[in-house]
Amino acid sequence: MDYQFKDIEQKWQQFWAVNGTFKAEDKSNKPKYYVLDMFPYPSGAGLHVGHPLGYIASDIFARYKRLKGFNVLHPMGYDSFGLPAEQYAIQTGQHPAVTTEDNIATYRRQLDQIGFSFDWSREVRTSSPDYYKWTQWIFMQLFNSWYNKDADKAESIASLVAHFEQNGSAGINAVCDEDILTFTAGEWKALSNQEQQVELLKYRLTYLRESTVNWCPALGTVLANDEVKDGFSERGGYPVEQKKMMQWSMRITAYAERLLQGLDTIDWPEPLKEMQRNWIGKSTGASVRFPIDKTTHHSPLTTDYIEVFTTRVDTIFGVTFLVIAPEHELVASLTTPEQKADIDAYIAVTKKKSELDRMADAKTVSGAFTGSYVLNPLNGQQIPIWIADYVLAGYGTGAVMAVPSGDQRDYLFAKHFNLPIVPIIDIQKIDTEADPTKEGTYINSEFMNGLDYKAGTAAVIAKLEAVGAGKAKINFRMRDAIFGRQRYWGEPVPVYFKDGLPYLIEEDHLPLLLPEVDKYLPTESGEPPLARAEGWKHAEGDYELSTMPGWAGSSWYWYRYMDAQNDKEFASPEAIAYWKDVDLYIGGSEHATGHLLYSRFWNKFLKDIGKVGEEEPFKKLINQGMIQGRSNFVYRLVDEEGRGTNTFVSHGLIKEHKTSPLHVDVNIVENEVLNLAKFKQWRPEFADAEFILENGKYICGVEVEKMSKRYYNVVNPDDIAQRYGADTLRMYEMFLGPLEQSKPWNTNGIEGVFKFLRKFWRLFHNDAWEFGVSDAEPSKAELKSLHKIIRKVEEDIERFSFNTSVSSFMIAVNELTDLKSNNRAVLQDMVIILSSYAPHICEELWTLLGNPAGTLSYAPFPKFNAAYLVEDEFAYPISINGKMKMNLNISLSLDVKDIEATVLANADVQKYLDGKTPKKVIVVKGRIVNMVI
RNA sequence: GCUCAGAUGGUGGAACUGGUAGACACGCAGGACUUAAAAUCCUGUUCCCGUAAACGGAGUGCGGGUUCGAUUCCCGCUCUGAGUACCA
Repeated sequence: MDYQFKDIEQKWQQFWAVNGTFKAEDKSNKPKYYVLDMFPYPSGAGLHVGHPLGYIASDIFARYKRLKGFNVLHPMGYDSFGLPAEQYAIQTGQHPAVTTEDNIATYRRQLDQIGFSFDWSREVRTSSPDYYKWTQWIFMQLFNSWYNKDADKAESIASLVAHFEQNGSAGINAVCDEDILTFTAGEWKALSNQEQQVELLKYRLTYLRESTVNWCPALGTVLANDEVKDGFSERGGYPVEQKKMMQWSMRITAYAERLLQGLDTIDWPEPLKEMQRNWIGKSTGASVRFPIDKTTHHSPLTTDYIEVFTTRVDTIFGVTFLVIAPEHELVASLTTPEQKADIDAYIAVTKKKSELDRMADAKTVSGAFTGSYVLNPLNGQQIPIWIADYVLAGYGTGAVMAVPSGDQRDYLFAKHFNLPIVPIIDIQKIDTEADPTKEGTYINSEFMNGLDYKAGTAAVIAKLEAVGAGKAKINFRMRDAIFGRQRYWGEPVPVYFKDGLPYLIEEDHLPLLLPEVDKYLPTESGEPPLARAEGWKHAEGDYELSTMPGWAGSSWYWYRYMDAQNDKEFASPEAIAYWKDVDLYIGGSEHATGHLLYSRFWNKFLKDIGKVGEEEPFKKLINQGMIQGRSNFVYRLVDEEGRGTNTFVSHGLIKEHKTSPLHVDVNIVENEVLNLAKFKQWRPEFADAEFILENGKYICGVEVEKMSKRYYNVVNPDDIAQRYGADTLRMYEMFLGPLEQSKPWNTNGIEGVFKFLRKFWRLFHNDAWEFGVSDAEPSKAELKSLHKIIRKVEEDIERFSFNTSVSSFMIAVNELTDLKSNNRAVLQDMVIILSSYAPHICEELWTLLGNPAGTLSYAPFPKFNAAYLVEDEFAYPISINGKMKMNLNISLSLDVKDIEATVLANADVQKYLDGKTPKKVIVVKGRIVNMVI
């Protein structure tokens, strides 16, 4: 029979499902291997053609590892809490759970038809109560923990309380809020429970903090940053303002250093690690306190000094002014009456500037003088205080010491406002710009004069510490993560409030179920949707009204797959001890600073409290490239008055006509040739369309854009699976190019892959499409083809070069076709090797070959034997001055000298040499011969 | 601006530690089969010179360099894509 992919694929997909072929065992003598995909958010649009790219790659890898004798865990699930379902609920009243359920069904159908080897018995959904029960449980563990810097790990809050009871706050080195109290054991015990709880909250790893949010009064809701465009809501275009709210936060900054160090231990793409490093943003320096000059400043102040952070504390004697952010809390009290007008005007201008303006304005210098001064803590020199918008309130202390001789921004500022520029290093060249050199020795720097960078820095820090004006400090750019959303469709926070303080609910009350509400909107008073739920109350007080953010459920899901049905624990210690960590994780790089950072954070925390064994969750990670859309265009002829006509001009002829381009559905275009009949049917107004053709065809224009419905360039994997089958889709997506490279989706070459599979099928069949193979001894040539592909596929899969193995398969099948091979032994091995790429056709052929009923998924991968590839001759390329001239067959047993003699003795070579004797002959055995003349 | 990735035929791409540039596939052109079309098969296909073959020349974004030999290594530049936003 001809290759009937539809029947074959349906048959085997059913077989795998019915027989639980890919169910992973939790105990096995085989080595374990965990292949994970980033699970999808089940959106209403369904799976698009970019999703399967990574899934196919990981599936090939998982299937390959099974053949190689590994016990493979390859699960799939859904990140099913999220905004789109909630948005849809607001519009239609449809419960998000219902929408989500529908979408999941679509995703499942789409995934199934591609023939993935997922172990569906372990499916997880983050929105399912038996899953989010454990997300809530982890939240509770975080609430009950603090970070001990001395032990460099999270510890139980009970241990902190015990310490307070014994020793008071002395000897505690914690990552915590800034405003902690200092107390003795006696004082601690004297505090009321309420006061103790207030204090403990400053230490907990999840805690309440006042944070700024984008508040949209018209919509009555909080918006994410990307929902706000230029100060207006993307939806509706209502004004958005900054509002302070008490929000749950996660003390991820406690793990900053470990998150940074851990990057060196994992096999991830370097650009991705770099993104995380930049996000964490460690800088080593010092904090310095500049006392405010009271002789020039007389209005009352809340503080005596301004604290700055600097990475170049060694330049402290070059400080000629201080700059604080316009939003800095001291601005108002530092401003003298004479300067008030200037300062107010500057602040007003800054406020008006959008972030875009501030970016575009990066080169213009602006600022204003407050009229006040600080003193250099080391020599008492008077230093003016300025404000400028290049200093950010949100980073460091919102204040910088300006050293115009060493920092270009400070230099420009000083030039602009005529402030002094003091060189502090002997070799500094500061005539036209700042010189940030660390070479040379210090000048104009009192006790540091003559010292070099290293000694100078140490001396300054020692001096600052001695006078109590500063200390060495490490600063991180990363902020604590906000962990609350004023939304409905998320995990409820397992907390109730009593006397304004948060308390955890009892563990045996988990899961705290998401309640029903009448509407998915905030209340009239602006409270989150959960405030609408009736009886949403704990016996002791009101429940928290916000829900957890989208990243909560995805920050630990890989553990749930290890033991997905467990109702006693998030996963059993045995399952975790066996599966340990993810060996291979495939997904997009857009999760670099979100999901991948939070997951590492939670993993480290779970390790600290002894629940998991590994410091890092994802040993190896591969980024699949983004699939872009590839739009096609038709060109509508425009008449004299500029109106569109019903005539369309082929792309090659548009220079000769006046036309306007129009997106056309890529699904009615093949190899840039428009299907005219389908175009006329596409939309009613084109039913009578006329065409100006070139060579009898209508050629469309092409452009790469985002894949989106409005560009008509969305390609649905279903259509391709219908037309060519899943095996072709799988192989074609791999054939498209390197996995990690971003590329536009393009079906132009898919026929070639389909033809290849038919050709493979035909190897097993005669001209009448009857199955038949020979039991003869394989020939040398057949074995050579076979073992070449065995080696190639092993090498390619191990380095994730799937596109090149598809090519190699084509070469092997072409060779075997030329050899007219139908040898059972050879073809049987071919079936196994190809099966991870094209599983359906291979299962079918495996059965036809007469193997015992069942699957080939666990057959042993053929062993490579180098002996079949040994050659005794090699066609040496003979080049002269590096230019290849000819090939010459020479025995590989000859050594270098004999090869040289053979080459020089050859008549054709002599012809090229034209009577000359080469000055030099380079012979690389088995590679090349090069002669220099 | 900074960081990272990339640039190879008409197209997607291959060439793994410096060693025959363009594998494999698409497209295109010509041919076979067919009444015809589809399907299938065969041949050709980097560019230039040359009627054709032999032969010759150029050629991996641009300009240099190292080397017997560079798509690969080094220096400088151009362009494209992604991320980031004055980080003190």
